[in-house]
Amino acid sequence: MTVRTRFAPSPTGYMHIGGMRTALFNWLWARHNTGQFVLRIDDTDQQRNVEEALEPILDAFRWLGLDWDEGPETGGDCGPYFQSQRREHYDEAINQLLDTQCAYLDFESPDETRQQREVAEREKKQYVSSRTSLDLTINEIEARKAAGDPHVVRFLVPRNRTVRITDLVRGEVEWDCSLMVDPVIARNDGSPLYNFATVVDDAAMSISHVIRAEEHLSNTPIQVLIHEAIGTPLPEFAHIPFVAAPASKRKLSKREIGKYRQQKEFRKLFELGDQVLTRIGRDAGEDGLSPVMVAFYREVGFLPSGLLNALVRLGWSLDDETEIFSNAEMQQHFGLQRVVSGSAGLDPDKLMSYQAHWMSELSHEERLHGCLGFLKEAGLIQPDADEITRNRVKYVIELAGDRIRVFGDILSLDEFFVEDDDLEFDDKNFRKRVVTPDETIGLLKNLRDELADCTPFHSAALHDLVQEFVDRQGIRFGAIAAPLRLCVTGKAQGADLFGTLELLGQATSLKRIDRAIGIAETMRSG
RNA sequence: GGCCCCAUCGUCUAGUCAGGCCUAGGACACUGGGUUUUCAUCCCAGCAACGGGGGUUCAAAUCCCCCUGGGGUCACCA
Repeated sequence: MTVRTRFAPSPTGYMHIGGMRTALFNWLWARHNTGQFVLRIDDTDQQRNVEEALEPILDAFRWLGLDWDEGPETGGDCGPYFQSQRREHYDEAINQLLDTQCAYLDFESPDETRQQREVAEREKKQYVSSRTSLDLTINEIEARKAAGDPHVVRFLVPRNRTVRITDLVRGEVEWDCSLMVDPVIARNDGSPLYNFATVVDDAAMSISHVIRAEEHLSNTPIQVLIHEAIGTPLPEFAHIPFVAAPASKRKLSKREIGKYRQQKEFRKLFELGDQVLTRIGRDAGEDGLSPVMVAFYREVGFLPSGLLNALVRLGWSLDDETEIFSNAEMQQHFGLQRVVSGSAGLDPDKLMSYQAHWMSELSHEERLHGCLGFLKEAGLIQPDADEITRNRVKYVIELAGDRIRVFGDILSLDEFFVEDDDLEFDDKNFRKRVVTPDETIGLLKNLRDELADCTPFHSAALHDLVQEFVDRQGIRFGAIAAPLRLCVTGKAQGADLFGTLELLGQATSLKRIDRAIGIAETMRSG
């Protein structure tokens, strides 16, 4: 049997990271079995602009390299792949269900239904559908239809039985049908509802494995019943754990980002995002990009391989030690048998470590390419960067080494790209290391003059020079290294100090030291 | 509340199906040490878990029952 999996997003305007993990598992299972992965758009409820709301979702798939064999843009034999365009399939199935008395027209108003529900709740009784419309004669039904009475189509749940499935990750799960409400499968205008459309389409598209998040488990008995009523073969089900918020068991939700921002485990990711996004003029925060969305990671400069590695390990493992998976390795090894059943919290720390690993695997050229994009976006270099600029960036990247975990990190090395007079100083550290100590400005002045005589202005020579200076003055190395760093970069931390000086060049270094001394003196006298 | 799912270090997990190889393994984080006379890496070491109670058994993290806890879901949304 050909393995065919699907992911069926509704066009919401963004791609949720948890949904992406579900999509990944589907894609992996299809690829592992040399089957097909189908993308189907669940837009039965759409009032919004589908095309516009779909684009970010497709972008996420393209960025991560999850290609779909059938779906929007690529087409396929089971199309169309938009549910809004598959009405005839649903109509046909509804008529079949009506003909076989597996479904019925319900003329009860939503208000009546709601009231019954409330009454049952108050009396602590299980609510089940009243089925009053079942008592209508054929003539009465025709008359009400002719009169234009609003009605829906409900699936008639067979109450005297149970539904049992063998879930590929959860094992045997069973439901008592007498407790189930007859689900609405079509609205008054004939448009289908999710639970129903999904079944029709999964069958029509020969989906062999329905791999979806655990929150759909409770939809499953209805879908099984509908499959049986229509007479289509049952797919295998695999309900994977949902992606939880860091250090929690709760479903990761876009609505909670305000809370997440305050959370210890999550904060670092938000801060990384803020740092990068504000510099490239993107909106971060509640309405903008956030770590629940795939786009966030792309915009901040994560690697697809880093994100993918983190996602694949969220609820799945190969063995007791393998952590790093390339795309090819995932495809080779992924299996539904080793999906865990407990919820899996996103771990920002671990994500960063996967990311750092895959960043370190990149060639110089690839790293340069990624960083260049961010520098341009931030306006730190010209869009048409010349060879000299590119070379400079290359050196900066080399100097920065492992400090660049995501491409956006290059923006924190802005000291190499700003004009000398535009360099901003980290106020707190500048005061602490340069302004406050009484002897520092004097030391800097002396060192500055020695630096002015240093030729060639190379890292090793500079190191020797400072070392001799430190010995002669009888001070700690850090007593001059830290202030010097502050003067030329504005920061307390950064790449190798002497490499930094060399790259900045003699003229710039001296100019910045002079400027810093001037500012420090003003601060002391003020 | 009904129904359903879940339960091992702070986190992601291995071990559970086929009970003994588990004084519970790995990774991330954290802590300490070494390397880097600056920063980041890197190396080594350490910390740290079977939710509770009953069974079954020579033997239980592993099988059974109960409890507790956590979560999901209960739409003319998807």
